[in-house]
Amino acid sequence: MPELPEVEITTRKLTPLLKGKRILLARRKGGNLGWEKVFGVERRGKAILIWLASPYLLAFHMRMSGKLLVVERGAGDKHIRNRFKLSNGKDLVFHDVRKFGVVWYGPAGKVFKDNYFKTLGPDALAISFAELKNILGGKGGKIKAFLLNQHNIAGIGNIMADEILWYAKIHPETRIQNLKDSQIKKLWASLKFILNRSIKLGGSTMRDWLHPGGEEGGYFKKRFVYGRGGGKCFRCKSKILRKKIAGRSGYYCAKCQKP
DNA sequence: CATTACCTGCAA
DNA sequence: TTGCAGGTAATG
Repeated sequence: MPELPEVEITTRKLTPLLKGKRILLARRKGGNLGWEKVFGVERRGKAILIWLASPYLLAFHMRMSGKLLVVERGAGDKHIRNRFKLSNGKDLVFHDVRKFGVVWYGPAGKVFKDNYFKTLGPDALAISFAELKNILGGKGGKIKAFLLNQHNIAGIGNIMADEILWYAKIHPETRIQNLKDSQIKKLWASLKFILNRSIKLGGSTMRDWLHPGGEEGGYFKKRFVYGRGGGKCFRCKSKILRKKIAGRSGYYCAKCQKP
């Protein structure tokens, strides 16, 4: 679930909820590591970093079904994998139905040795047109697969990839080497527009993702193409198609998005 | 390159 | 009962 917008929203909303407060770190098999002050919260790709008494780090990756919530002491259901007491009487919980999520804890240098961080490409929100063009250069394969690969650009997931490509009028199976300069320019502009639009609307709550305070995101109701197979394209009224591309469900308009 | 595995819940 | 879900690493 969480892609860049959802992780960005979690980070922004978690910052005032955690910064300056203390958090109780407990060992999985019992015994406390003690209370640590939170210095800040940061997003890196789709991971959330909670900076503790330097240089220690508590980090999370939501994968498909994870979310971080700040709840009343002891509140929650059986899908809570980790619970951290906060000095204001609340709990920070990592809720993860499908258990694919990743939790890291340790000195920052050690956490960042994980392959996920080592191979992460430049952030999608920060990438410049020149940088995007440069990374695309010399690559083969389908553009959607490129966008989903976190080693190329960090942050884009299956929903955002389809939304970006629809907005840029690029077919998801377009070979990278066939992209014209004008298309790369559109792709770059779309990438910024779609990600920022999703952040503004509070991210995508497709099934169960929520803001740390429990609010739903508003993007999914206002999406352009993802999950709208069989429906009409908002631009040209043609049918939205669904096809497995790069191993994932892909949605696109065959008329607006020519290969 | 494509496919599988990880895991649970829900809708068709 | 089957298929599918926001992701990624591992495997052919």
